[in-house]
Amino acid sequence: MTTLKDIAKEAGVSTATVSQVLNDKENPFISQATKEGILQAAERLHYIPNRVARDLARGSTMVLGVIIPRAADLFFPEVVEGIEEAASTKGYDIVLSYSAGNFQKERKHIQLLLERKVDGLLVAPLENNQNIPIFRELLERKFPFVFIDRYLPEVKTDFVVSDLKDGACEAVSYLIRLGRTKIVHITKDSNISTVRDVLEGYKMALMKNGLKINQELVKAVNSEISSNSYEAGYNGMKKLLEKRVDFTAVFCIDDNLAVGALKTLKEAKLKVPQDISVVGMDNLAVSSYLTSPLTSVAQNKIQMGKLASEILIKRIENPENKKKQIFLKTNLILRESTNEKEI
Amino acid sequence: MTTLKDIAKEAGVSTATVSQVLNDKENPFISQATKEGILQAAERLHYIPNRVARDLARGSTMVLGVIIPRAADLFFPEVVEGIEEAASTKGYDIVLSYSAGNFQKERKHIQLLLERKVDGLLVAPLENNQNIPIFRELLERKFPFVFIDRYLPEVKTDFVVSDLKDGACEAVSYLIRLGRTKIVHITKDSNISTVRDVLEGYKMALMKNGLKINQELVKAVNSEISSNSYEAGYNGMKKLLEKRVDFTAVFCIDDNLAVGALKTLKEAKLKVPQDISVVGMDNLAVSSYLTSPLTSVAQNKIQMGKLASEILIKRIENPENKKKQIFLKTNLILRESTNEKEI
DNA sequence: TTGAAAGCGCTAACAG
DNA sequence: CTGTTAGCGCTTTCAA
Repeated sequence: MTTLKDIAKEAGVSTATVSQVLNDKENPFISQATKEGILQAAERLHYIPNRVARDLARGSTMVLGVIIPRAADLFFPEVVEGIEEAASTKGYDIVLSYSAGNFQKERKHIQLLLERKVDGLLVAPLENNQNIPIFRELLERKFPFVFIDRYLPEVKTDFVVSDLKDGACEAVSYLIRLGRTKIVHITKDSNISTVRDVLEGYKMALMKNGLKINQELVKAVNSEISSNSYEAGYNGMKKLLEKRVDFTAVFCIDDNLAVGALKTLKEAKLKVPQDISVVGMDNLAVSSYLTSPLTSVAQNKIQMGKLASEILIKRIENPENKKKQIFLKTNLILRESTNEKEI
Repeated sequence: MTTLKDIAKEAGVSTATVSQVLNDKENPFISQATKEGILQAAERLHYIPNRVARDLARGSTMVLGVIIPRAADLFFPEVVEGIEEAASTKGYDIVLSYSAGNFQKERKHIQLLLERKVDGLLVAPLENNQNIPIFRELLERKFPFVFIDRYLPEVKTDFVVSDLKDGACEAVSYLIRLGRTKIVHITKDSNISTVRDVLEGYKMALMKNGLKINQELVKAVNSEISSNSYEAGYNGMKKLLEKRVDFTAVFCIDDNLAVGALKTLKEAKLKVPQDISVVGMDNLAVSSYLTSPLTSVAQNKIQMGKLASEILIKRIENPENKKKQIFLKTNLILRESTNEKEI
């Protein structure tokens, strides 16, 4: 293993000079000759800088930790893309961890990332409240962290989420304008902010339009991380049909549930959108390639990641900034699953 | 920030003793009393160990670096799950990076992970050859790394991949048994091992069954990472129809392409499976929830990750082991997109 | 049973 | 313009 010392010896200078040159410092006016000598020596000896040593000496890692609930997913990774993009332009690397729907893992990863001395944390917290004390402790210690996609009202930190209340309200209002007033809402049995906000938006749209809220129309399916969303949507819809619930539209909290629901409807020989209109949320890429391309509430995932990253970095650089809580506008994408012309 | 020294002072012992206790060493018979004193002091002072310092002192990080082509994907993350599972049981953490279809990023991430002093690397290499010298250098320096999902024949290292040749051959043979002899193969314009192996399997099945290989039936679509696979499959199939290519079955190199192809077929009013049988590879969760549930060649992704992880760790512990090159059996899952009864 | 001390590789004053 | 030096926080041998 070549170290700075080796290069210093090889180039006949001190390690300090080598360090300066290799880090491309501005001020020190080191002669072009020694500079080149050092660079060449480094090249010749196949030098690989040791970040572990550098980080220890500097007392900072220039790394952001990111914790999201799952890997095999089409939503969060896109947010992470945005995070990475913004982070790297500011010179930060990111380290990714998965809480896998398990609050012990969430805690473990927070702990690990702190031990690794990341400069800040981006977290999509689990629906499980159990780590609230942990987050509060971070807050007290003024350790910078930002929530993404969902927030915990009990933890007053920065966050960047979609304005799902508004998005849901828009989607449901659109269904009502199509004349579909008996709207099922397929959601998850969870109390995370996204679920609450969407439900609120759904109710708000009904109320605004003078419609009653019928609890029978709200179907909450299993939201465990390990569960298959498609299957959950499929089974949820099946139960509604078995109960002979009367409805003309379905509003799902995510596109995956909607895919499952569509399958049940098809098996029941119900036509989409002629008999039933269907709307999802997330606007996943696959949604437009379904047999009934899915109308969906699009979220700007890349933007969410970018903003969150930027806010975190600002907080790292200036811990006393005012907390920022951002709700990003969504965008209703119309496709055949609600196409009014085909009714 | 509390350090070992603070705890030592608080507990009235030396840092060496604190280190021993906190690392739960076996041998040193430290008195129960001092042990507890130390543990309590650590607790009281909210001690968080500094891994950066520990790693530097130890000269090893117990971290495996993982590089996969993309995040927003349903294949690789599952492999990563397997990797993580096996790694964590051996006490290793993993750090995940994405090459994003860009060989410069691939190189940059290899470099970064080396600087971070990971103990080994798991890589799904890009189709781009440009980093072969880098991998060869790793090989020369005896730095442990294992390829996953795909391999570079030019780089003689360990790898764990699916036996796609065999899997493809089985799938195509099955189509032939169904009486579908004019089989289109939708694949990618890439020379990565997976693409080559599947094509070979396709050809092998045709030859075994005395059928001619018709280049007109092999359609290679854009494989750029940034491209939308669904769209690529959709457009690829469209071109085949426009050219009036005569076929009765479609064998796609992945399920995403198959979803796009299914959409084109539907728009052309071709019935699946009555007119055209369709087979994909990967067996993604969504495949069974499509309007025409997709027959697919399943790969054991979790197992792939686990095995790769285990092999890497063995190599780290024993660099001189013989290289292992593993081809995992695949599994043909039959669904309606080829259901013979409906023909 | 425990402590002193050297050192992991690099950085950053400060001195010259 | 360049070198000396004192750490960063932790581990680990060796001695007591």
